[in-house]
This record gives sequence, C-alpha cells and structure tokens, in this order.
Amino acid sequence: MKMHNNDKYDFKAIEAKWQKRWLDEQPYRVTPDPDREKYYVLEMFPYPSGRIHMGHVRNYSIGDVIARYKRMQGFNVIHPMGWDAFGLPAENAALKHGIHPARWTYDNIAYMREQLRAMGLSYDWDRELATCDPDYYRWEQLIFLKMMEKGLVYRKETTVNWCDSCQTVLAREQVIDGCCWRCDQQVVPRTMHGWFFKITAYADELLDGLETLTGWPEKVVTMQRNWIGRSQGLACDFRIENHDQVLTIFTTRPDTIFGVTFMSVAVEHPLIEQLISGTEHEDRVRDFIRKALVEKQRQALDAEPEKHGVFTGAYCLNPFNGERIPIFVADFVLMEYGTGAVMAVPAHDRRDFDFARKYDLPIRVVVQPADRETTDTAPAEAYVEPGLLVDSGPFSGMDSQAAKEAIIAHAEQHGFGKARTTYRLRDWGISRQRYWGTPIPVIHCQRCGIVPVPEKDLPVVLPGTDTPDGSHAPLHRQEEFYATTCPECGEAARRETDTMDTFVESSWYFARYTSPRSTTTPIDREAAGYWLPVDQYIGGVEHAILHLLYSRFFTRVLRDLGYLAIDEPFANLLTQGMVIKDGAKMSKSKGNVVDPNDLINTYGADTVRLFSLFAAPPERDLEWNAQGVDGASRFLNKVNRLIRSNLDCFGSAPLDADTMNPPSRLLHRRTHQTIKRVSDNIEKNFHFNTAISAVMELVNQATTLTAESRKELQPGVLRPCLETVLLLLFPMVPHFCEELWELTGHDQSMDHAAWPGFDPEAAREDELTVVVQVNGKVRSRLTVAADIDNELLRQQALADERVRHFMAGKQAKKIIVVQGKLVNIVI
RNA sequence: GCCCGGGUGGCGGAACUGGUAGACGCAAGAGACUUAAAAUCUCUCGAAGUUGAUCUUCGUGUCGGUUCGACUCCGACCCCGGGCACCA
Repeated sequence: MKMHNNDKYDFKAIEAKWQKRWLDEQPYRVTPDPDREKYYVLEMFPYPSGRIHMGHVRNYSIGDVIARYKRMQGFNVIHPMGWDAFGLPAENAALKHGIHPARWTYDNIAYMREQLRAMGLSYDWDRELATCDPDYYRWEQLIFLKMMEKGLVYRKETTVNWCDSCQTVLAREQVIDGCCWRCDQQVVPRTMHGWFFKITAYADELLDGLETLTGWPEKVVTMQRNWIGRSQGLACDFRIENHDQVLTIFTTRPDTIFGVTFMSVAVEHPLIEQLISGTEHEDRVRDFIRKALVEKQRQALDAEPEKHGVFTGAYCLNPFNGERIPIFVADFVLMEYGTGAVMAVPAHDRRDFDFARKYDLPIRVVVQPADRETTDTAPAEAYVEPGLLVDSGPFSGMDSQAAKEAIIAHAEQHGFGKARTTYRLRDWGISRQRYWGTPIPVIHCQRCGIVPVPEKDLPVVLPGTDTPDGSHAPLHRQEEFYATTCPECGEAARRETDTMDTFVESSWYFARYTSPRSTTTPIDREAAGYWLPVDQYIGGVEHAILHLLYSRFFTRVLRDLGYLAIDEPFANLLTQGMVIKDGAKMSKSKGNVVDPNDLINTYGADTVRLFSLFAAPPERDLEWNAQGVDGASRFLNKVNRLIRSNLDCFGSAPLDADTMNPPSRLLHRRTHQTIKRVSDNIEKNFHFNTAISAVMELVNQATTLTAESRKELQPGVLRPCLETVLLLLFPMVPHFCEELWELTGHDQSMDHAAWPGFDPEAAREDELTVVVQVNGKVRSRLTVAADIDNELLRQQALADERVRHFMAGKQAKKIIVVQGKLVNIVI
C-alpha cells in the first residue's frame, strides 16, 4: 500500500489543464432560454489599473462560487466580466511614461484578463466589454441624446474645484485638504459651464424604490436615503422693507415661525446686491462676502467651523405677525440647498442659537416641551424637539405637528407660502475637461446654439486612439477634433470638448452585458427582459452611494426610454469587506501589499480562492494571514490523499441504508448532515467560511474512518461521501475538483453535475446528547435515543448519579425539559 | 455631533428561534514515524484553583436588569472601524 508521502497535488499542471479546457470549450457561454430559470451574478467590474489586487481576488472568488453553485442547481447562469476602462490614471500614465492612454489601458486589460483566467473564474468571456471601446460608448452617446430629448440633460454655469497647474476640474473626492491630490497645489473655485443629468427628477422614485430593496444591506439603503435627503416643509415669502422684492426661505419647522428673530442668507444670494448697494453697509458686507468665499475652501475641513455674519441693513417682514426682521449675510448658509435663505429661530435651532449668541440677537421661545412649562427667556441651549406652541398667535397651544399643517395651510391661503419638498440630492454634474472619457455628443453653433450630434454621426470618436502615438491632449486643445460644421445650418461650429464622468459608463454596463455585441441598439429589449435584473451583485461598500445610486437612476431612465422593463437593477447586493493585513488596508505606502500573482504561483488559484473564502464571512473585513493560506493548501492536499488512497471504492454501487454497518451508517449520516449545512450556509447568507468548515469536518471524519475501520467501511458508502466532498467543494476550488472527478471515473465534467440532494432521513441521528442542568448549571450529559419523550428524559435526568449529587437530596421545584436538548432542574 | 457596523481564547472566526460558549482553521507545546529534516499522524491547548483519570469557580467590552437559563433580549456606558457632516 502506498504510504503517506510528501506528494502534493500538482496544482500548476492541473490548473493549466482545466483553464485551457475552459478557454477552448467555453462551457460558461450562455444564451437566453425561456424554458430555464435565469440567474444573473455580477461582480463590480474592475478599473484596468495594471494588475489585480487582493480585493479583486476576494470579490471574484465570491462571485464565482455563487455562479457555479447556481449552475449546479440548474439555473441558466449569466456571469459576465468587463472593464471600467475610462479614467484619469490612464492619462497620468500617459504623462508619466509617454504611453498613449488607449495603449496603456488595453495592455492592462490583456494582462489582467490573463490573471482572471488564471484564477479559474467561470465567466462568459463572449460578453466581455471595455467601456473605452467606441462600440460601447457610442451607445452611451445615444443614450445621452435621448436623455436630452427628454429634458433630462442640461447645461449650466456652476462653481467647480479647479487645479490651475493641472488645468483641470477635480472631483470633490480628488481634493485633499483643499489641495490637488496630484500636484498638491491649492484648489481654486472657478465658475464654468458644465453638463448635468437631472437625477433630481427621479429623487422621489429613487427614495421610494429603496423600500423594495429587501435584498440590500440595510446600511447601504440608509446611506442612500440620507444622501437623497428628502425633507418636507414650507417655502415662505418675507416681504423686504422698502423694496419691491420678497425673500423666500425654506423651513422644515414652520411651527417655529413666530420665533423668527432674524434672517440669514447665503453669501452668494442674488438679492444681497440690491439690498446693500448705495447703503452705508455696502462696503462692510462686500468685504465680508469676499473673505467668506475664500474661507469657504479651507473651512470645508473643519469639524464645526465658527459661524460668521454681517448685518445688511435691510429688514423684511414676518407675514404672520408683521414683525420687522433684520437680514444678515451668514457664511453657514448654503446657497445650493433650499432657497439659500433661512429664517433664524435661535430658540429652536442650534445653529441659529450659536449665531444669535455670538451677535447678541434676541432669542424667543415659541415651542415648549409637552411635559413641562418653561418661562425661561434665556435658555442655555436650543430646544429642537417638537412640543407645544406658545406666543404664536392663533397657533398657540397646538402641538408641533398640528401647527406645521395649520401654518402651511394659512400661508397657502394667504398666498405668501407653499408646502415644499426639498432634497439634499443635487443634479449630477457629468462634465470633465479630460481626454480619456466619452465625448459628449453635441455641437455648439453660433447661429443654432447647442445642436445634438445626429444619430447617424455617432460615435463621436475620441481622437488619437487609432495610432499608438496619437494625441491625447484634452479635447479643447485639439483643433482637428473640435473644428466642425453645424449639422443644422452647415456653418463652421465647435464640438463640445467635455467628456463624461466615468461613472456614466458603469451606470448601465450590467444592461449592456445582456446584448454586448448588438450593433443596432444599446440594449436589446428581449435579451434584457430575460436576463435582468441582476440577481446578485457583489462589490465593495465604497460604492454604496455614487455608483449604486447612479445605476438605479440610469435603470429608470432606460426604462423610460423604452429599453428596460425593470425599475431596480440589482435585486440582491452583497457588500464585501476589505482585505487587510496587519490591521490596515493594503496599500503601497504601508508596504503591506500581497500580490495575487505570487500567491497563485506558490499555492495555486484553488488554494488562494479557498483561503479568501474561509478566513472570514464575505461582508466582514478579511485579515490576510500567510499561515492561513498554508492551512488551506494543507486541506486540499488532505482531500487529494483521501481520494487517491480510496480510488477502489469508486467502482461500487451505492448502498441501501438498511444494509449499512455501523461505521458506514455514521459516515452516511455525516455526509447528509454536511450537505444540509453547506447548502444552508450558502443559501442563507453566503457564509462560505462555515460551509468550508463543515466540509473539513466531513473530510476529517472520512479520514478517521478509512484509517480505523478500513475493513468494515463499505465502499458503497465511502464513494458517495467522497463524491459529495467534491461536489460541495467544486464551486470554491473548481480545478482541483474537476481533476479528482475525472480521476475517479466520471466522464462528464463537473459543469454538468448537480448540487447534491439532501436526504433528511439519512441525516437523522438515532442518539443524541442531552444536557442536564441543576439551577442552570451543566451538571451532566445523557446519551439518549433521539425520539425519547420528555417524561422519560426527565426521569432519566433525575436518576442520574451526578445530578442527584448536586441536588443534595432536595426536591425539584421546577423541571424544564427542552425536547432533545436539555433538562434544567430547579431546586 | 448624527447614522450604521463591530467588540467572544495567543490569532482568524463558530454558536439554530434565549438552551452544552469557543465548531473549523492558524499558531504554540508534547509525542509517533525518520539517520536527520520536511511531510504526515496522534494528543494538549480560555483563566484560576484543586486534584491520581476527575472536579470546582470564574469567563463572550463595562455596569445593571429580565429569565429556570443570556454571547443572544432590555437599559446605561466605554472602546474600535466606516459613512455623513452647518441640508435649515
């Protein structure tokens, strides 16, 4: 007999063999099949930065297990992969190494595609797409034009973060401590024109739709809800004294309107100019605004910046009681939210309170806690909770809720106010002054204005991509690009030179995957109708708002454009935790990066996959541990040995339960218990770590039994046990299992194998251990028949020697029996 | 400040619906095999006390509560991680 030796399974040869087969035979290619239930598994596609990192390994391992598991269950599984290929790093690489962004990107894609293949991931590579490909972005341009027709696209002037040395607009997240992330120059605000998507038109739907996302983590739903930030209140006009104008404010607390003691308007408020011009306050206010605008940049960093303000000299009138209210310019008021002007109620708002204290403005209490009366006219802090109204004219005595409604109604009746809903969500600014992105397909004509590029002229191709050393200057510096003629009047005109935010590409790629090669439409209705929505989406929680919100917006837009028939793109969302090492996120600067290539070369893809699934449940952070990888590798070698040393059993037919001897019955039972545990762990919450533990236990049991009871153990039981081990492990370690599956005489690949069925009868224990407690403390354990009735169990417990010792002759006051679990005797 | 997560052995993590805390793995220690090592196998492995296999007490961030029984439920607090941050 062959003794245990130090042979390890030859992962290099095995993985190469199966990967080649998957490449040649493409078993994961799928087409719609109305007779089969579909399942769409999707992992967030990567940015082709050069090479994959451990976060990808984890993400794609999880997705692959789900894809393979669902296939084994008979679903028609679509599992695509592609590249989020536009973006700034490509341009940086171009600057740094003199490589064209296109070349850099496609080289990276080629390399990373091989890395993904080397992981043995079961993608339908026929559906691969790269967003920088004109065949992709031409459809994005078409969608843009259709959105334009629908009035969902507009252009406006706005303030952006501008880096003067890089000559580009920076996204908010690219501004670090007020400076450019790349060159460290201070970022300056700059006003310029930009294109916007009207996501706010869908604000209500995006918010209400969150209710239907029962398969999403609550955390993500909450983040989106807060981000959209719907609040209901009153928009109210305050007539300005000695002016022909009104100051409109928005408040969510109309019930406090009798407590208004001043007004605060944003420094950018358009009315200020009229209020101050020609008055003695003019210079002071101007000076204040100038300083405040500069401060604003820096202040963004402070946790709670101090509030500043200045009196404009103007007054407005409270329409409810006719009081004169002084108007202040204040640096804490946001122009971009509400109306840019707020009524200040220092008694009931913390910010107004701070401001009033600082500038010694009156504080008037108009809401009192329901349970106590206060006559305090100088409270120590703002009372912000709802309560009962006082000193509020006809509304005094009402509770806050009733007062809100009554006050809004009153304002509407008298025509100086209206119920209004506002959102924190702003329209999505998609303009980027960069080269490596989708060109926005419009033309500016002196005579005709903004003219959309006619559909027949799409795509508007990014210049310079067809030659390796083509130009990659920003489009506004490429005259060959922007010089054109107007499609309407034929006169000389200028192309738009902004490109789209790269989040636009990732907002609809999951839909394009369903018909990635269509040359007639961005999304084939029929294919999308079959495959969508994505049943399981998997990715990092860092996209909780931006990408996931944009995708939900786009899905609705595409629905309204007639391409899709769904409201929500992702039925279930799994947000995986980060991969960390030594307690910190892997990063070059910390020097704690683990390169997947090294791991795969040393241990093989299966081991790396297994460890990344075993070390932690997917939603939690995963602490990388080199020794843990050894453990995973050890386990696979153990399975390999177990199967190779029991090859002879694979000729045997399975046994009937009643012909099994005791060790065989035990193994048979454990086999079915394991099927149940693994299925439940995957089904319930994708806890592969516990699923793997369960298989390890079965393997340990089989190893012990084959060693100890070698002669008695019946091959007709061992065989299905070992086959089950392979079937349960296949989604996680596919090359390894395929190899052993073939070795053990199966002529069809595991891609055709079904997930093992669970037989409750086979899993049933005849005996179990029942705990006996005395006063809640475990004092003894009884081994009893599984079907023992409670009365008998109780008697046995009372008769137990150890139990009697602890009862010390006392009478039981109460005996609790939990069926098949425990007996607790209270004395 | 507000909103989410999370705190369990030396480490990663288990524990069904309130019912044996620490599955599985890693590390560590001891032993077997070996000329030796590697590999493999076996045993030990929360703390303290006691002890001849044993047993007792304590133990899931802290304090309190509910319960026959609490990692699990309730209340207050501490710490760590993440998100938001003057949104009127």
